[in-house]
Amino acid sequence: MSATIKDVAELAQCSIKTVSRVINAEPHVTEATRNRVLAAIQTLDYAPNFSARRLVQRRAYMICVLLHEAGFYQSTILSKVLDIGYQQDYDILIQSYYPSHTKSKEKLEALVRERRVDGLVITPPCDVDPFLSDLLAQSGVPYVQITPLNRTPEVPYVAGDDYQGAYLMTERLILMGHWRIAFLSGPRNHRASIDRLYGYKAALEVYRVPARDDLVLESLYNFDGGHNAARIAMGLAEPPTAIFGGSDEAALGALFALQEMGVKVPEEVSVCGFDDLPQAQQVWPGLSTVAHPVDEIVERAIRMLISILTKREPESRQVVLPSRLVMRGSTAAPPPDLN
Amino acid sequence: MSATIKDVAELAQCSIKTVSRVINAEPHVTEATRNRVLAAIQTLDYAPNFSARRLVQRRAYMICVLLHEAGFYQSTILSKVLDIGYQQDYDILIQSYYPSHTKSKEKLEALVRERRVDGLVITPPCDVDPFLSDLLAQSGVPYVQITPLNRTPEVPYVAGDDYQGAYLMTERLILMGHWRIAFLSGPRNHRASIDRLYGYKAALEVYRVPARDDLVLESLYNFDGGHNAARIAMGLAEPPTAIFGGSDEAALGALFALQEMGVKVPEEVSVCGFDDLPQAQQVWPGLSTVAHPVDEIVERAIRMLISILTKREPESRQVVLPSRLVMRGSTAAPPPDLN
DNA sequence: TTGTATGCGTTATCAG
DNA sequence: CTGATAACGCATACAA
Repeated sequence: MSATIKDVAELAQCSIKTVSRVINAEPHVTEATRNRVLAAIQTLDYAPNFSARRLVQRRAYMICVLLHEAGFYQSTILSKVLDIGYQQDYDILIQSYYPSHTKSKEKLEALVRERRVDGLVITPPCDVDPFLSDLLAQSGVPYVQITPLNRTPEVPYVAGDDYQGAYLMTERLILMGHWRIAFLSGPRNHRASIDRLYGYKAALEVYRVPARDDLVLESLYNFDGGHNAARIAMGLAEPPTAIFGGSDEAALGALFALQEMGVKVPEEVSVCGFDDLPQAQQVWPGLSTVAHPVDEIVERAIRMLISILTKREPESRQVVLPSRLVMRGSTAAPPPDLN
Repeated sequence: MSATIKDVAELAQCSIKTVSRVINAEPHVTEATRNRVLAAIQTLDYAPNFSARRLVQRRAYMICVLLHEAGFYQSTILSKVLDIGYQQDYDILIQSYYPSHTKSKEKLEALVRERRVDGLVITPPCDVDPFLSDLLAQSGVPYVQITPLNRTPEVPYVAGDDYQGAYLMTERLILMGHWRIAFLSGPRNHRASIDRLYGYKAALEVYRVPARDDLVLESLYNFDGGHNAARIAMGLAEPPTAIFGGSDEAALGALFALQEMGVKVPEEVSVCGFDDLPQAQQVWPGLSTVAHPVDEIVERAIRMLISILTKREPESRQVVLPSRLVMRGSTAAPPPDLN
């Protein structure tokens, strides 16, 4: 077996407490003894046993990131989580959570009740699940939400500015000359999709562009949803000159549908999305979209959680970060003959 | 604080060992006492402390999946990992690992040396990293590789059949009438890319299609690599009628380049890839590709590792699973005037 | 500056 | 079938 703190103490001719001091960089150790201990650690190839520390400190040193499903948007979150995973003593456990799935609930409950995790980062739309809410409330585990459906002062969260992003993109389209802009709206249990819809509507109003109900198409925020919605939109008596997908996945579906129908993008119809998924730039002719600072959102959420766990009050418990436009080839002025 | 096994024992009027027996479903407990214990557990809302178990059993109950970077291929692995994450007592720690990154090494070393993980699943191209090899050898942690560069009897692995997949796709193109097939080859430190190249060459040979060196383009297995390679290929005196990307990412880059150049796919040039990434079907006109059974590969790798960890010998330590073709809209017969 | 003793919450041993 | 008691490896009051 491998060496323990006791072995080191023996070899270094001191008590385990002194070794502990050296390991944890505590003060009150002479340079001489410190060096003896360090040498002993070297020769014994000692490394502290993390499980023991976990037990005695009553801390799992693990935080759990809850993901609803492994979609594209989740992937971008994931990659950022992984990049942060280096830091600190904390390990990040990425757990997918499907409310309808019994095993999923059991696992999560075990994680929390058996104190395998110290806290959670919750991504949408997990937060609307009653089972999860109950579990969180009963157990009292700290958690931080990313883009929660309901923003209350009690719940710490980090979010992107969906309203502003949608407003900016709609405004941009209007300034390009579009005034028949379809919006592919997402599910209503998703705060982001609500805000995005409002941002769209607000821009129309400010610029006095007539809002048409038939141009707001509710669909799932995925490829098929966008695909279907685009076909419906193009079948209207007065079809849109621009399609704004509430998510990139939906926008990609719309783009596919248009190409399928032989409609030229962006010459005949412009398309844009929201999220700036990696594939937005890999698809011809490049998808214009709204980007959230996902890196920063995830990082701040994790930092906030760790601050809370270590009783350091975080600087802020409610953070909303601005989005920005990323214009690519899928948007242009509408065909002149339409004006 | 929450209840411990001691509290339960007290309430159930028995020893902690008996409680332990009930929890772990060990034999030698009367129905009566078992029920008393169960009741006590209920009323105290008791759940065993996982850290304590970890310590005493000298096991982290955690396995680490090492990912080189958060690319698309990695994402597909990830989503499968997450789906499996429900099972068992084991948690899955997904850790990204960049050989050049010091922090990355430190983290991994800590994970292994501090016994925070019981074993590793290694994905390419992590396996070619000398630091990692040394760490694995010195520490003796069990591990399973996915599609390793070097297959030796000592190292347990699970892989897809890259050779066969590339052979099948090339064969299919030939049977469609193509005989100028470009192949976008990947890095040589990646076993998969070598096998894929050989599969391509083998099919050419079997069907007596002249192999042209200028049609094998070495590039990175990513979007830009494919993008550049496709432009080079199309600039040849005798350009190909089909471009076979050694990876979907490269193929997507090639597809983009062709569309950019105004080349019609698949009417003028066919394109196909390898991996069957989710976006292969979301890109117009749908990317024909070779699919590995990633779900099964990942699942079997994890199962294999757990078998090894629990000293149950796995059924097999070397597994190669067959690939299959997924034909979509990006491939068709070559233009007739070329024959 | 250093050391001793106790506890963290389990599982495991071995005797009853 | 049951139970005292000893690990497991570290941290931490508290004493020296």
